[in-house]
Amino acid sequence: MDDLRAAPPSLTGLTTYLLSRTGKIARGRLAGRFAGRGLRLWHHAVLAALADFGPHVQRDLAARLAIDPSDMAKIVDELAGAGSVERARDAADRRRITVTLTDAGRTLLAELDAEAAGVQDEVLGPLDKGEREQLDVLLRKVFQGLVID
Amino acid sequence: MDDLRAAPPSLTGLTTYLLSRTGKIARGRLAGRFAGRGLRLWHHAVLAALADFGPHVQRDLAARLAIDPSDMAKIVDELAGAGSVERARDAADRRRITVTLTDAGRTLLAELDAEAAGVQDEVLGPLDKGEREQLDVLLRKVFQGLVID
DNA sequence: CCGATGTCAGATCCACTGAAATGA
DNA sequence: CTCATTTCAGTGTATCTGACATCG
Repeated sequence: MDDLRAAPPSLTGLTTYLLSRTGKIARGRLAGRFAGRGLRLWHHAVLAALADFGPHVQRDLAARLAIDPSDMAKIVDELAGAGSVERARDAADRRRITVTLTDAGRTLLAELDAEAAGVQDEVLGPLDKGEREQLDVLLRKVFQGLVID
Repeated sequence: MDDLRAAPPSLTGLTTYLLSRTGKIARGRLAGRFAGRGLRLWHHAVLAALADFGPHVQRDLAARLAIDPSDMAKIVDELAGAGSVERARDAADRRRITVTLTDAGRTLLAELDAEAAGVQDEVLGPLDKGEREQLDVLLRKVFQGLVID
């Protein structure tokens, strides 16, 4: 029986195709949850970067997340509007703006992290604990190889 | 030393984040190669579907690849313009258009498949043969779980 | 109902402005 | 000290894509 909805085997036979498809679905599901809060994935990434590394000059934040500085300006503006981050002029160099996570931002981040964990549970549902660990190790190797060059 | 370009650990700690990132990079690299030929990923997918399952009514092609039927019209139009596929009215139901792979299309597909294999080799470079097999098995499980519901 | 065309929103990218620092 | 250059945040725009909606 030829299921009319089955994807082409010559594509699903490629590991990288599976990687792309599953990655896109995972990202899409999380984006959907965030959209209910009026947020996008970048908002989460910015909050996470601030929590992990402390306050950033806005430009460094853009460099770290590999996003265009002009787009970062919008993201930070939205987060500041929601009270999740604070912007402050650098006294020494008045061109620079330092972005800091607020307590409200930390609370929001915890909620977004919980959403991300929820999606991860959904997506990795078919795998048992040992398999999830295997997958994580393998993907981390691949990721390391990709971000270096 | 705090590398200013390092991604936030609380993100890279998520398996689904690695999945998204690596998948996006893999897709981007292949798209880059195809772009040199004036093609996009959908062109490859359509050719693969025709090669794997034989001629399709255009609508079924759209359903199989989970793409909007209106978008499929453009893709098929471009492939037909390049001589990679042929469109023919169905004799029984003259509303339907059957899309068939041409010999030229088969040749093109072989080249695109080779590009895809090349990218896969790049991306999975850090993994040995056994690890690639493991990754493939795990991703296939995850993918199965996602496309069912 | 099917294929084709057009429209709309989102994301990414690029060019530019004005302010502020830097260095010859 | 002055002037040219560079760097920063922010605005606006061009382009591409995917999703939808309308027409024939």
